[in-house]
Amino acid sequence: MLTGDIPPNQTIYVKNLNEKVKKEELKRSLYCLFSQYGRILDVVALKTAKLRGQAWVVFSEVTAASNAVRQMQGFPFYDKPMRIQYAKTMSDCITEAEGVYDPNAKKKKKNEEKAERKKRAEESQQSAPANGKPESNGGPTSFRQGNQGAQETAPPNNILFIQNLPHETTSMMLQVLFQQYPGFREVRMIEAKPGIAFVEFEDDVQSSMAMQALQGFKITPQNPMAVTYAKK
DNA sequence: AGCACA
Repeated sequence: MLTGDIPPNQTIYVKNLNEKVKKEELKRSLYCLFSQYGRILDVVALKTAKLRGQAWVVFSEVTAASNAVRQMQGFPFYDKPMRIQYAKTMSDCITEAEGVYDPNAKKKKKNEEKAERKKRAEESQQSAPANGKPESNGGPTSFRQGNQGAQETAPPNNILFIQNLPHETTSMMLQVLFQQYPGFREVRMIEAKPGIAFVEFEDDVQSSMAMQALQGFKITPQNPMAVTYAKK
């Protein structure tokens, strides 16, 4: 259908990316943007003549990839609308993890490659979000895991909806947290409804980055905040 | 437009 008749895959293929963005920044931003849909195992981007402007994002679940394909379709990213499909083939990091049941062709060079890759993975801890362990905190993230199986994911919005706040949270406290991210506009709370808040950014990209950064942030140890896009 | 794993 819209995906170009490619069957679902836990890896998505993203094209029409802005080619001026440096590779490591691109990978980090893609990681931030897409990790709202589930756990990301790897992000692959090459800047060769054939492959610039494209990237692969590998999810741990096909359902996460499906949500991402639908919800982020056409998302304006570095001033260009993303075009997203399922990847045509499985990512190496998946086939390796599942144990390759294709013992013929690639087997011979597979082993040497694997050794090299492993070596490089260890010495290049610096930047890439490759091992499910991106650049940032390593803190909260993942209570949305429970939400993952369900098909429903709100489409991107410049306004974020925050839940599970301790009742003593003030808008000033939230402002301090959220204003460190570019594009911050304002926090809105409703006196009659404790525990929730709305935080507005200038656009969807900026709200998405803040969402990823503060997802699960704990104002108190009992209250990891749940950040989603507000309903339109 | 372009489907890889440097």
